[in-house]
Order: sequence, then structure tokens, then C-alpha cells
Amino acid sequence: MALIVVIEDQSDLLELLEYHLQKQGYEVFASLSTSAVERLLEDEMPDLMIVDRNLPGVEGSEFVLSLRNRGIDIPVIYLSAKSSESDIDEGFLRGADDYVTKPFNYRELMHRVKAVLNRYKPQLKDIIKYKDIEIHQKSREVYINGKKIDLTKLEYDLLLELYNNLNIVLSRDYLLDKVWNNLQDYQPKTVNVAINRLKEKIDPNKEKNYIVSIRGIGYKMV
Amino acid sequence: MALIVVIEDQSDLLELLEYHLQKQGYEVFASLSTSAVERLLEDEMPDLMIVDRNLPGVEGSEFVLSLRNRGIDIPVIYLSAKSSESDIDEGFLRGADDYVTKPFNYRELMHRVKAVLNRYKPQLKDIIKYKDIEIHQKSREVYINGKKIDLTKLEYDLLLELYNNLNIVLSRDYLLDKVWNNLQDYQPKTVNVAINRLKEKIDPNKEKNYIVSIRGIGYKMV
DNA sequence: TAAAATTGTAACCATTTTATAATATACTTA
DNA sequence: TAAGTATATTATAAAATGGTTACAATTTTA
Repeated sequence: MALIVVIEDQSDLLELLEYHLQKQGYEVFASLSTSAVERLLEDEMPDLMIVDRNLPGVEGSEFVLSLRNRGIDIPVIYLSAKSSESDIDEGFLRGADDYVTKPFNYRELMHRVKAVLNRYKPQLKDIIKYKDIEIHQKSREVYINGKKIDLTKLEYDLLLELYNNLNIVLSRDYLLDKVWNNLQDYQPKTVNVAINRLKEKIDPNKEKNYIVSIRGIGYKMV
Repeated sequence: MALIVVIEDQSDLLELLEYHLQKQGYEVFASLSTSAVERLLEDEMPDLMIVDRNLPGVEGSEFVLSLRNRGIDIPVIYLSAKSSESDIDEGFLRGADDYVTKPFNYRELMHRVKAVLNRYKPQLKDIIKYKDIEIHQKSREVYINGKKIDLTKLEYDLLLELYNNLNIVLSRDYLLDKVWNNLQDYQPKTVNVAINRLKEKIDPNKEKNYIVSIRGIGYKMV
């Protein structure tokens, strides 16, 4: 699931945050300072950072600002004891996606985490709902209008790839590369047939037209 | 700039919200109920909605839920007097991107608006707007005055090439080379017919004259 | 190990697109 | 203004493209 970095210098609070986030199923990288996170960022790209604004040494928002300047655009939720207007102002100015003042309610924080992640990475949602389609990622089950339909692995992967690129036209080559994981061994027409079979399952009466073909380009989900 | 819809049944609060948002430079569609918004959505796609959860008649979150089910995925910030845990829980569950409880601080709300919009913006630069024309590059959709028109691959590519060279006259040979990807196999007159068909679709009444022919040279978009 | 399911390919057909040719209109210049 | 040239418009046929089905090879399941 999603990887969340937490930077908080109060170790008791850090532990508590880690505990709650892990309970929600997130992978957590908890750190008392920014330096360990710097190293992590060299080979991992977290999905979200929860950062205390009042860190010893480097201010939390300074750190985030420096990341932004390097083009690293991971969403950030700030934690802060400060709640004066100008502090909150500044926090948001420095690229916060959300701002939570201490003391905070854990449940609300978890929701805010989820909201930011959902918006930023919809594919991380465990249950995706779109129009009449429901995709349960963990169980790889798909429901249309509440009725379960059986998709093969290929069909499921294809549907998910299309969903993850809603309204974006995907070329056959792109799909071969992403879904078949191999562009060379297949011919583009293979995609036609697979799309066709998927369409037949999710929209047998051709009423909904979830997937449309864009002549000369490829397919998109709408 | 961004178009923000506000739905709030307290008219004094609605006005105040409208005032603050406009001061920030946003275009605001303020409404006391959901029905006017329903109509707006038929031909406009706002960038954000700020919705009171406690509307008379339809609950704000019910309204948002119904939009989500129709595949309309505009980000939403809920306003609510409720602040019990379960209410906030539910609000987030119903697809909120942020949740603000009354009474709230306007400055903070403006920041939250900005944060949500920023998170969303990447998609905006994919959309080209020029005069009455809107080109959505990823979905390859073209709108004239908000109305979608169907272009073939050739027509779309041609329009984009002309747009990318606004006010520059492009020779037929240049267009054959760039749009047809092959200068040799076609005769220059082919361009005439293609331009003609494109014009017919984007300006059937010949009022706008987006594309003009420059005798002896070629065509340009103005 | 046999039956069933999955999936790539090929063949065929229907539809859409588009290049070209033919004709009409507009512009330029002598 | 008339001739000559360029462009617009329309019609048509060829080409390109995608949908559909059948089938065989492979994998999975029982």
C-alpha cells in the first residue's frame, strides 16, 4: 500500500502516529529528524509526508520547501502546535496539502491522510467506485451495479490501467507495455480483442460505453 | 482562473464566501441550492465545489455522492456546523477532499481552497483554451463554445499543429510533412480538403474564421 | 491427466476516414 | 473586365481501422 513518511521530534507522538497509520494498513517510515528522510528519498518515493513544523534544527516547512525546489512534489500534511493565523498562512504557503494543529484527533487525521492520498493517488484506494463499476483491489473483484462479474487477470489489469487513466487516450503500444509488460512480443491488434472481451463483460448490452475507441489512437475509459 | 461553485443555504454566509473567493481572483458560482448547480454542470466543469453539508432538502453530501456516481469527480470541500467524530467520518467517506467546521477562519479556508486546487492543477495545463476552442489533449476532445465536437485523427492533428503555430502561415508542404508525416506521397491539394473539413466542423457557420488561407502560401490560424 | 479457461492470432466484415478527381467559386492582374 | 490562377466544395472510391468470431496454443483447475 502507500508509503507514508512521518517526521516528528517528540518520540512518543511519533510512535503513536506510526501505530495509527500502520493500523490503517500504511507502510510507515518514522523519523525523528529530516536527515534520515533525505537518505530514504534517494531511492524511495513516498506517497505522503506528515511533518512537524517545529523540528529542532531545520524547520519542517524549510525542509519541505527545499524538497519542492528540487522538484520533489510529495504531498505534505503539517502538524503544528502553532495555530496563529500567520503560522497557518505560512504553512500553506510553503506547500502544505493539509494542516493539522495539535492537539488533534487521530481519526480526523487518518481521514485527512486518506483524502490527500485519494486525491493524489486514486489507485491506492482499496475500493474504487466509478459510475456503476466497483473494483475491490485487494480481492481483485469487480462489481457492476452490485453484481459480481468474473474477469480474467488480463481483463482485470486492463480495466485497472484504463481506470487509472480515466479520460486519457491510451495507445495500443502503451497498453501492451503496461498491461502485457511486453511491447515487442505482441501485435497491437491483440489489444483490440482483449478490450472487446472486457467490454463484453462489463457492458454486455453496450449501453454504458465505459470504454471508447479513438480511431487511429487507441482507447480511453470515460 | 479557476471556477469555484459554492452551495450554502445561509445567504449571508454565501455572500461572504463569494466575496472572499472573488477577492482571491476566483470565478465564483454561488448558489443557495443544488438545483442551479445541476444545470451549471450540464455545460461547465468547475474546478472545485464548496458545499454545506446541511442543506435543506438534499443533504450536501448526498448531492456530492450522486455526482460521484455519475463519474463527476470535482474536488469538494465540505462546510459543516457538525463536528462530531462520526459526522466528520461520514463526510470524508463521502468523498470530501477537505472538511471545514463552522465557525471557520476565512484565511484558512482560502488556503485550503488553494491547496486542493494545486493538487489538482496538473490536469489543467493539459487543456488548451483559445477563443471559443478548447482542446483537451489527453482525452483528445475538442469543444467549441463548450460543446463537444468530434474530430478525426487527421483533423485533430491538423488543428493542434495550427494552434501550435498561431498567426504563422504554414505551407501545404509543411503541413504534409508535420501532420501527414510524409511529404512525398501526397499532393498539396490534399491539405485544402482537410482544412476544409476541419473548418466545417469547428466553424460551420463561417462566422469565426479561426483558419484563414493565405493565397499562394498556405494557411494560418488566427 | 483430462477438462476447462485463458489468450494470442488470423480471417472476415462493417464502418469510417481520407486522397483524389471533378467542379464551382474567388481572387489577381493585365 | 476578362483571363488566368488559386482555393473551396462536393462526390467518390480506395484505404485504413476497428469489431467480431473462430480457432489453436497454452495455462489453470479439478
